[in-house]
This record gives sequence, C-alpha cells and structure tokens, in this order.
Amino acid sequence: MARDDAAGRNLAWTDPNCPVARAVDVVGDRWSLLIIRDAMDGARSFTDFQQRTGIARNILADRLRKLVAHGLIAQVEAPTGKRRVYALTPAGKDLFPVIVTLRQWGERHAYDAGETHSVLVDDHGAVVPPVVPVAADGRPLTSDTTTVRKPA
Amino acid sequence: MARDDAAGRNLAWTDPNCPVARAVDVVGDRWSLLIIRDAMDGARSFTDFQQRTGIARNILADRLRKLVAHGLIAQVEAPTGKRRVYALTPAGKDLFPVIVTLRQWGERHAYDAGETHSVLVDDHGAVVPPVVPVAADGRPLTSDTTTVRKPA
DNA sequence: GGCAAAGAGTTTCAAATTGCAACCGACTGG
DNA sequence: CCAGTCGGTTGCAATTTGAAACTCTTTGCC
Repeated sequence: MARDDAAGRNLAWTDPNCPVARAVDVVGDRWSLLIIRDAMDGARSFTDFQQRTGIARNILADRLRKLVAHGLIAQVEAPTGKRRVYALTPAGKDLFPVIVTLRQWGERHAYDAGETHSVLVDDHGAVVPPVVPVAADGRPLTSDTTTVRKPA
Repeated sequence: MARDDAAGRNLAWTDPNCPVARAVDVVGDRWSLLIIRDAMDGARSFTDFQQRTGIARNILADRLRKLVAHGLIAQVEAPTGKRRVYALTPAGKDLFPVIVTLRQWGERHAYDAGETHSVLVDDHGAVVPPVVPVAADGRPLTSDTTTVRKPA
C-alpha cells in the first residue's frame, strides 16, 4: 500500500476516474487544508504555520513536504533575502474556491446562533457572498440537478 | 483530547473562530467527503457506500455514525417500506459547492494530460462551468483580493 | 567576530486511528 | 422455513498521530 507514482501521487484509489477522490487524496486530511488556509492568510514560515494551526512539528514537516511534492506549495527565497519561505504555487492558490466554500458551509452549519466567527471580506471590505455553482445559462445547480458522467 | 460538546462537536480546535477549521473538523478526513459524494450520486445503503468507496466496514460504520451525529446524513424509512436507508439532510446537501470545487480542482491539477476522468453535467447534459467566488459586484475574487476579518 | 536566541526540522516513544478478516443476528426472497 | 444478503461488531495487526526533547543552522546584536 501507499504506492506512489513518479509525481508522488498515491495510486490506490477507489476510483481513479473521480477527480473528487484525487483531490481528497491530496488535501483530504485533518491538516493540509488548514495549512493552505493559513498560507492564503499570509503564513510563510515553519513556526508561523505551526503556531497558527497548532499542529505537531513532525506532522507539519511531513505535510509541508507532501504539499511541496504535490506542487501546492513551494519553498522560495524570501524577498528580503533571508530564510527560505513557503509560498503557494498557482495550484495551491487555485484551492481558493474550495476553502471559501468550506468556510461558508462552516458558517452556515457549524455554529450555534449567537456564536461569532471570522468572516471573509474582499478588498473593498465587503463580505464575500455565498459561492453557488451555476449552469452555463446561470441557473443555480444542486446535487439534485447534476449527475456525474463517467468517461467513455 | 477528543472532547465533544453536547452537539457532538470537537472543541479542541486551533481557532474556534475559523469556520474553515470547524468544517474540516466535520469532513476533513480521508473518507467523509467521499461518502457525501456518493450520497449525492445516489448511494443509500451501507453496502452501497462500502462498495463505492472501498472503505473498511468498521470505519464506514463509524463515519456514518459521525455524519449522522453531525446532521449531514439521516437514517430514514425507505420509500419502499423496506430497510432504513441513509439520506443527505439539507446540511449534507449544502456541501454540494464544496464537492464541486474539489472536483474541479482535481480535474485541473490531479490529472496528467491524456488521462480521462468523470465530469459533472447538469440536467441539460451540459458540463458544469468552473465555480468562482465573486464579490457582490461580480468581480472574481482570489486569495490575493480577500482577507479574513476576525470577529469583534 | 562572537554569542545568545530563534528557526527549522528530526528523533523517540506512547497513544490513537485504520484496515482486515472473521463473526453474528436480523431481514428477505423464494 | 431455509439460504442468502444486509448491516453492522469484534479482535487484532499495522499505520499514523502527537508530545516532547534534541540537534543543527541562521540571525540579531554588541
């Protein structure tokens, strides 16, 4: 088990044809998405990630290694010429819609009335509206109005 | 650790104010999202989930219990009056945008050129376009044009 | 330059989680 | 009413996780 291909991808999925399964294989654990979240929020250094997430240091080292191996994060020279820092790659930044939808789901379903939580605001200071999948013609879609078409 | 509150929620988060953390706490493991995915795709029975995901039976039992406890799935009388089946609650169905964005990320970043995968189509048979977070005025947003505002 | 402190991991070991396979009672179909 | 199927549970073995201490490298500063 835990066989990896040349790109470091695990090959023992239930269904290799399902992009959801492959995505979960990369970020479907307790910490990876929180690391990505913090990277989007400005975290750059090892201890920065460690303190924000509270993850154990050995696990953090392991997750950062995997995220780098999967191409979501890269170690780059710090702009200030100091220590190398972790930065999101385009693939990592592309998880933004996932983080936002997860956040919005959490806001709707993981808080009791009266509990407070942080909110996502845009560069004008306005709250980001709910993200909703739509058809090409603009109709909102749900799990009831979509189906998965298997490859030919 | 692993203390739970009355609603079965774990209370040992890094940041209780972060909805992303709370969402991950519920569905941030290797299997929960795949179970939700299969439920959206029509899975109803225990063995149905087991065969589609390939998850170990004891773990599946545990995950279904937790998802029921968290209110994402409910056990309901089968329409046919037979065995009880698992069905998504509104909160479970509301994960649709998360599943879709994860799927789309997977399609973009977890496949080599030439590899095939399933695609999500709407009820007209058209492929679901990329889901992108937008500001109230319609501008597309990214992690660079948004920030998290902590509660007062 | 020299030194103390901080950063970035690594190591060690215990505890928790996973996975497999076998087992079991309830339901159902014929 | 008998044979399968369903929906789990149980007992381990194998992994994974987590906490804490330890090491090596960089930095800040005088």
